[in-house]
Amino acid sequence: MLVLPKGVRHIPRFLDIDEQRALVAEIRDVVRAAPLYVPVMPRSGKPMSVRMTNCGTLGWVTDKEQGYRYQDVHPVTGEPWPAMPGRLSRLWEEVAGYPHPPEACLVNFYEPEAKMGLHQDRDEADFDAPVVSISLGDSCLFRIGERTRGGRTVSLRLDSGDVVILGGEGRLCYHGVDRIYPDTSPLLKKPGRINLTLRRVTLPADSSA
DNA sequence: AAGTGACA
DNA sequence: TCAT
Repeated sequence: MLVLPKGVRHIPRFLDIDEQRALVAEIRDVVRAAPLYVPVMPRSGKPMSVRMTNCGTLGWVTDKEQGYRYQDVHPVTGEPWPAMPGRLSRLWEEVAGYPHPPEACLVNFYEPEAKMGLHQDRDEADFDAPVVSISLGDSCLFRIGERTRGGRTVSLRLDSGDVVILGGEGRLCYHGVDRIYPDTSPLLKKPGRINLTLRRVTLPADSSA
């Protein structure tokens, strides 16, 4: 029996095939305006194996000099990020349980060989808002742990249309992608997987609850 | 530091 | 798993 950490919710096939296709079309528009680029690790400058872009008012970026951060422009083009598609804002409203809109949607494209090491999403000012993750295309082996490194981890397969929510006690759980299962979905024209993560970055102006 | 390699 |  697979037990997820508290605060971590996996909703298999939350999006039906038509919704997935519509989302992919919107992401293609995003990528046309804000091209995928290869992010590199702070200090070492080592490249990550995924390619990234963002939409929304802010985007998560990393480079050798300044490291992990959010900024309002694409690091290569210098242009503002494309707007958050309404479909993603609505999805957030449905599942986030948080009364303010997402500010960033990080778009990660995994080629079949790509991986993502275990990490926390901790570059946001607001940890009360969840992180909402959407899988599109090829399936992957996702691994999630506790809020400290070296704790127990559990692995689960994520398929196209699945949604994972890291909220509450699960908000800062370590997580990563160990492998992509090639040719497991016909959704994308190219082999691979798209992951979208919706985040609230800044504290809302009226967060004095 | 979301990568990687040394080490047990 | 740890150091980085």
